[in-house]
Amino acid sequence: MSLRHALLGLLSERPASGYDLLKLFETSLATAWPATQSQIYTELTKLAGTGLINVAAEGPRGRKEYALTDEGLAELRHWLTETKPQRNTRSDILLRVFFLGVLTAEQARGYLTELIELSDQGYQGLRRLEESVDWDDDSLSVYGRIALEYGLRFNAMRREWAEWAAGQIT
Amino acid sequence: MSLRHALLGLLSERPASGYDLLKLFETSLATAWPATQSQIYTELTKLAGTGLINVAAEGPRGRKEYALTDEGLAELRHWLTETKPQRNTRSDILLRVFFLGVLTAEQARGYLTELIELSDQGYQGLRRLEESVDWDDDSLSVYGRIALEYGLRFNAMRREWAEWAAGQIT
DNA sequence: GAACACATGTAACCTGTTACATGATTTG
DNA sequence: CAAATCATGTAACAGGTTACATGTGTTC
Repeated sequence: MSLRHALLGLLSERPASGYDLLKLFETSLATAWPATQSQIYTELTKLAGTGLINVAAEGPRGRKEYALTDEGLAELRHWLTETKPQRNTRSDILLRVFFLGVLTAEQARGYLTELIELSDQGYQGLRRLEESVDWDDDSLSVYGRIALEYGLRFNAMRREWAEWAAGQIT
Repeated sequence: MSLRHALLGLLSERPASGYDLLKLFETSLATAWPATQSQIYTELTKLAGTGLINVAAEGPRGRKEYALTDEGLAELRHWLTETKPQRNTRSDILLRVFFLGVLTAEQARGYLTELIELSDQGYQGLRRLEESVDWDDDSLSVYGRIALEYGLRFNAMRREWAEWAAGQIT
C-alpha cells in the first residue's frame, strides 16, 4: 500500500490539500508512483479516518488542508525503516522484448528504435524538470534530486541497452 | 492488459498447460511481468472463451494443453506493433528515496546500502540464471537473453547510483 | 460574463493478491 | 505408501483506472 505512504511522505514536508497533492504527484512522484485524482481523494479520506492525518485548515471552494499527525509520521518512519521494499516491478516495455521473435527482424529493430527515442525523451524531460524546479534546501529537494539522477541514469542505461540489442538482431 | 499478451507470447513458442505457463513465468518473465497461479488459470479460461487460444490436447490429471490460434497470433502481433508501451512503472524502491529526509542521515545511508545489496543479489541471480538455462536457437532464447542483459545492466546501474547517492548524504 | 483554474466526491469496472479447496500421478 | 510434483479452479479482498458529477473563485 504505497500510495498511502506517498501521501504521508508529501505531507511530512508541509500541509497540503488533495488538489495540491495531485499536482505534487504530477511533478515529483509521477515517475516513481503515479496516482489519479480519484485515488488521492479516496485515500486522504481513509487516512483522516484512521488518524494518520487530519484536516488542519479549511479554505475557499471547499478546500481542506491536511496535515500529518504524530501517528502519521511514526507510520511513515516505520514504512521506511522496517518494511522491505520489494514490490514487483512490471514493465510492459521489457515484456514485449521476449516476444519480438514473432515479428520480422525489421519490425523488431523498429521496436527497439522506439525505445531509444522513448529513453531520449525521458532523459530530456528530466533535464528540463531539473532546470525548471527551484531546488531549495528542504529534504524533498535533496532527495528529489537524487531520485531525478536515478531517472537520468535509468534512461541513459536503457538507451545504450536498446542500441546494443538492435545490433544483436541479425 | 499485458498478462493476456504475455500468455499469448509464451504460447506462440509452443503449446503449454496452465501449469507449464506458471513455471515459464517464474523462470523467464518473473522480472518483467510476475503473475500468480490464480491469475493465469483465470485468464486462460477467458482467452479460450474469446477464441485467441484453444485446448489442443488433454492429458492426465486434468491437464489441458492450450495452443495459440491464428486470431491469437494476430492479436499478439497487433499488440507488439500497433500499441504503444507506456504503462506507468511503479517503484516503491524509488518512492522511498523521496522521503528519506524524515530519517537520520545514518538511516538514509542504511537504506541505500540495502539497495546496493539488493542490486548485487539481483545481478548475481541473473548471472546464475544465465548459466543454468540452456540457450537454444529459438526466438524466446534469443530475446530472452536480450531481456536478461537488460536486467544485468539495470542492476549494475542501480548499484552505482545507490553508491553515488550514499555519498551525497552529508 | 466566459473561460480557466481550483476543488472535491463517487460509482463501475478491471487487475492483481492471498487463501482456500481439491484431486491425480510419479518417485523414492 | 508417503511425499513430492503435477494440475486446476474459485472466492474474497485490495488497489488502480476511467468516467461521471458538481460547484466555487479568479482572471481576462
